[in-house]
Amino acid sequence: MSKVQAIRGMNDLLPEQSPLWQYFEGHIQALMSRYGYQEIRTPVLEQTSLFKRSIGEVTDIVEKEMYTFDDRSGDSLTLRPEGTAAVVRAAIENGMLHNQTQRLWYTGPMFRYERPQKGRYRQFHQVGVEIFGLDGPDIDAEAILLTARLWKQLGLNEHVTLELNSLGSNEARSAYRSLLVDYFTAHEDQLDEDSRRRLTSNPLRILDSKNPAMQDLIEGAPQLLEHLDRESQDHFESLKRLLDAAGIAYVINPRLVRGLDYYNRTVFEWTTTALGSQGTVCAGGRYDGLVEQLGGKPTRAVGFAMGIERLVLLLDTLGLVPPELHHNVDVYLMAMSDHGQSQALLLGETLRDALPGLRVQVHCGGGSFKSRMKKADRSGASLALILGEDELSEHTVSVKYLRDDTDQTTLDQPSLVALLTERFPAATEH
RNA sequence: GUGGGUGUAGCUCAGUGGUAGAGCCCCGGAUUGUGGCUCCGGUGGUCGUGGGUUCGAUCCCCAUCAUCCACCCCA
Repeated sequence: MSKVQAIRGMNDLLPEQSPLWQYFEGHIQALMSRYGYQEIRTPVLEQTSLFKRSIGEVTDIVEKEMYTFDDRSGDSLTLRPEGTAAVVRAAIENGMLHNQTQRLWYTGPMFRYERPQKGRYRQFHQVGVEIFGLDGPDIDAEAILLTARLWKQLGLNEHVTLELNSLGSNEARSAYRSLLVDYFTAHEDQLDEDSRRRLTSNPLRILDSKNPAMQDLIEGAPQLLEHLDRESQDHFESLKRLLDAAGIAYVINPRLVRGLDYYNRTVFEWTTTALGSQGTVCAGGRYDGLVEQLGGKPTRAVGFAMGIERLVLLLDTLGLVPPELHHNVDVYLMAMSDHGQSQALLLGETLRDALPGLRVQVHCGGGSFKSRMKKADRSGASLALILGEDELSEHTVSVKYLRDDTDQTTLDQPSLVALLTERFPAATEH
């Protein structure tokens, strides 16, 4: 006997949580629109080769975390493990990068075959931004300002820290990489097992090791920021000045490297200490070489992605969820007996016609009067509208105030609409 | 892939080698047409699954699955 159950690491979003997601997504849509960014939607499935070429053959994501399978014609497809590759593909394919700039955003599910833990799931959701055709630090700053505004709107600004670094040009990064490999190879006996593996896969990652035994060795390693090319240095300095001017606080983290191969120059992360070990809530940077690498004309690009699960969890943990999100009903409308049910349904429709924004729940399913009242209370509604025998014969409705001491009144329909209009002014518009 | 914790009612959790408990939720009543507070009653469990030890296992042992946390990696 096997129970039906969801796939490991893939979660249902339950009604209790969905208002919070809608709240977050609503902020995102409005924010993107205010910065003039346009939404792009791409399929969840792509050719496997797209991710191999962009993320990097030897990264963990490509080597062991992708959901890859052959379709019925034998093509290798992969559920997207991140958003950037697909957006770049779509932008090239649809001719969006010919002498134009693009400021794009997307949201949707991503898939990685990892062990689930707090803030990390096999299907997770990201909101991302990808900007094409702009080379200067000003656009890097804008991307960061946009995220900073979001934190402020959500009340998170006191709880997240901006970490900043520069990886340099692709050439400088690669030169530094060999320097680092030389250094750590010379001290290979002091490397732990993970880092010995990283030596070939992602040597920059060794700098980020959490192993205390290796901290001295890491301290002595060549510094990335001292090996930047001149142009990247200037770019980085300008970015810092722009952030200073905008009053955005940041911490330079020379050990900050991104896991994906395509990053260069500016990289940044917003982190929190409130979520346990999965503290990165938003991360991104420049990927000036990726478009060309995927067959487009050389096009500078910068972008970032944030994890919705982590941000929603953070809002929840910090008690930043507006309490009104939990109320989804304004008025609860009930007949007192099955006899009046038809009238109750009709009155519900009348009210929705008159007040498009009013959230009306009509009692269904019978039950004693006591239980109907109880459901009215539990619905969170502030008013109960009651249709009993007297009301039905007199064509009136009784209004009972569930959350304050106002006396119950009995009204005709026009007066009821007037009362509701006054009490729920926002409800006159959808 | 590695390590540790946890699986008992819809939810949060007690519990004992001898046939299963509380609180919340839900339903009904005290209160013929009035919720919240209180009181009373009721519904609801193959104790994750499979095997082993035992006269007897929800409890002990093994395996397995799920879940949580951490490592790795990442949003």
